[in-house]
Amino acid sequence: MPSAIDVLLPLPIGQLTYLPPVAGRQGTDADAATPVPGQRVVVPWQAGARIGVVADVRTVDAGRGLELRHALHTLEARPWLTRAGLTTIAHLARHSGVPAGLVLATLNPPGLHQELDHQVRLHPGAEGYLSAMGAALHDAAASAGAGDGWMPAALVPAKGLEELRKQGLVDERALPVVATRRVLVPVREPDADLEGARRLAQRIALERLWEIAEAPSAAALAEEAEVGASAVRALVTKGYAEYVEVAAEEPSSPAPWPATAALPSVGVVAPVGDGAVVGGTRAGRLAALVPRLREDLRAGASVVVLAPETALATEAAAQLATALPTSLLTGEASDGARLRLWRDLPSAAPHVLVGTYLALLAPLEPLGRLVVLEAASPAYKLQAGSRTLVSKAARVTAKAAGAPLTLLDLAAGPDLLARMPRGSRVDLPLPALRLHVADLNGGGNWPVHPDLTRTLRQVVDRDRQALILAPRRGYSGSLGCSECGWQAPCPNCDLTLRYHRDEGVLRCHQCGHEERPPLRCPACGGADVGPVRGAGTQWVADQLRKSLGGFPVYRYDKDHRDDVGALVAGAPGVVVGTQALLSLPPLPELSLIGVTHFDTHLAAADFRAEEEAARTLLRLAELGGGRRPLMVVQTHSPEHELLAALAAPDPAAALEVLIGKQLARRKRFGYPPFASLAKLQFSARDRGSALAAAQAAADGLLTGGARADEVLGPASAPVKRLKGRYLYQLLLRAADDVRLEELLARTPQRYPGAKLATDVDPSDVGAFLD
DNA sequence: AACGAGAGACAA
DNA sequence: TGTCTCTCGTTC
Repeated sequence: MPSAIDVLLPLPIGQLTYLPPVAGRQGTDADAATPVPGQRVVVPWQAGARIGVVADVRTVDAGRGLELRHALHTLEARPWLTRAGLTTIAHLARHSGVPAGLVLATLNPPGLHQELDHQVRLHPGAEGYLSAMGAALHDAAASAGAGDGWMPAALVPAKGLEELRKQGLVDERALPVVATRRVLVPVREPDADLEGARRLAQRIALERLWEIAEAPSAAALAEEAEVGASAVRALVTKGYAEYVEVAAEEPSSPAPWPATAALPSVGVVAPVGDGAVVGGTRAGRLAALVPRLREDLRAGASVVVLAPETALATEAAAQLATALPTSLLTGEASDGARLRLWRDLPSAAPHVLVGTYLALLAPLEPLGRLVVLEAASPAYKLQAGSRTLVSKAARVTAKAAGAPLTLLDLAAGPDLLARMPRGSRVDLPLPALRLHVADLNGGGNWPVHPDLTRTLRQVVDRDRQALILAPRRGYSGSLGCSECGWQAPCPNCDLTLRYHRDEGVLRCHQCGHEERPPLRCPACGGADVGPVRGAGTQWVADQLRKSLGGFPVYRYDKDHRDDVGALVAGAPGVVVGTQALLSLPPLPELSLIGVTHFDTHLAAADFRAEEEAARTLLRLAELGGGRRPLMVVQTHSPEHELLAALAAPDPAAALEVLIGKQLARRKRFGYPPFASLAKLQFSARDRGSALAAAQAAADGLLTGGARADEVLGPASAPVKRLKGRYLYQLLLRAADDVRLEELLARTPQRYPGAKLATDVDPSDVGAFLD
């Protein structure tokens, strides 16, 4: 029984089976021992080669062994992913109904997309068996000139390589291209030819070069030795020095920001086993974690701390670095830096790795703890690829690694309450909000209510800072006609175009389509075409610039990020932005927070909308640092129970009552955490195919054993058409994850003319359904 | 994701 | 009849 390896490639396919590498076929004495799970291997793939990860090592029967191809070689002796990492990938693939390779590609560990230098040669002794293609290759190799027969694989036609591989007549090697840099190195000692005053400069330069061993360039050496550039050039011409290519060291990953503020003392410590720290402030929760992490490190284990986004990871790393050895892994680091960090992790002394989802598979063993910051943050839901819910995936990884899981969050939300065992929760006091509700009913002064204007005037008078949250970027939600009600539609999507007045364009925020605003209404010819619907950041900022005199007004959203460094340093000003504001560091002089349209947050198309809205306000309040800024919330529903709870003297207690009610509703309607949901989204260029696919899937599931209440739909998606494709969806609602996996496993993946995208734990389910 | 095979669309 | 585009299925 030949042994074989199952390999995961970062592609949307399942694992593929290869035979282990054969010794001697790479023209090197590379280690030919059977690879171990987690190790990186290079495998033949289509006409080339790719880097993958060994998922499993097993035996196959002899017949199968004859059909399989050999992997080319392993890349390093140590595993690139841990057992816990491999288990996580396999679990997520099963649980999400997507191929394991897609999970790997989405979690994107470094080192799987390195460029390969793929070379081939005829296997020594194969000449006697050559077909026409082999003979052509033989001739090509001879004319390519390299004496050892190796030639770039790109010179061989794809068909030919395939044929030669089948016949076993070709040797291959494909190693990552090593980044090099050109340096000037000394070759000969100064000799009699460099004697004399005229050669003094050359002699000085050469002696200096011997001292420093290498110089990055001729100009750099000239400067270093304080001689002219021509003297250095002469050394090269005369053969005293020459340029050589040397391997360039990968850049090291960026150090976390230098932390200025020490963590506050909060007098509590995070639980030893699975548990949570809620309430207080971001820094306060981290402070409660530090003593626990210190113990984990002392016991010889490392810790992974996950953050929902880069800015929070960076901030947390900077704060933790004041107390513990800390490294940082986010998408901001270059490929080279991530590669070096990953390579160094297995041999690093116990430390804390802070990162975004990119850190989930980090090869740290033993893993002493997995920490999830802002555990209920919607940013943990990845929107592309395997659409993994990272906070949930962290549970899988922690379990697989045998490490306790610690959740940190600003309040105990429904999921945390339902999952964390009683007694494992540490509560920090939630500071009371200074909340003022500005009633938008009765109109007037849109989009900035007089109450907000008045308090902003005080900010200006006292040279303080204010922060205004608007529900969208751009100028307005739409451009429309006041006479007939027409609104500019997107030609590709079932949406209106957003109006960006400063660029003079209408733009679709989904597909990117742009057009010029019409001068007259295309429907009725009316001349009164202007901004309609919700005010965006541009509108609010324009309004404030008019009403606040010369007071600095900044904008901060995905389109337009003003440099707010001055505000972070404490200078007076107002910043208007979207949710992007939440990734700012605390502003030291923040005395006012405005929310222009709270109703938009409450009306989000998801059953978690209220919880999210509360979370947004609490996170905004945290941007005040130690201060308690006044919060002015503009809304059409000033009596909303959420606002009352947040304004209560003990907001934590009041919120817990609301969350308790939420949980009861979720239980009654069969929503998470009392059920597991998946959204099956069908898209097609024509409406009929999309609907037919959704209907076929629903029928298939129902006849295949799904209960009627487990399959909801088909229904048109909330946005009926996106990027030129019609969307229909099914919602699967199963009793638990295991049942959901069963249903997903029975769902056909192919439909004529339509594509299926599976989204487990979707984040936009809509309001409660019956 | 990336590739090749096959099906239709259009010009000559 | 060629060639260009699009859809579909496979990748070990």
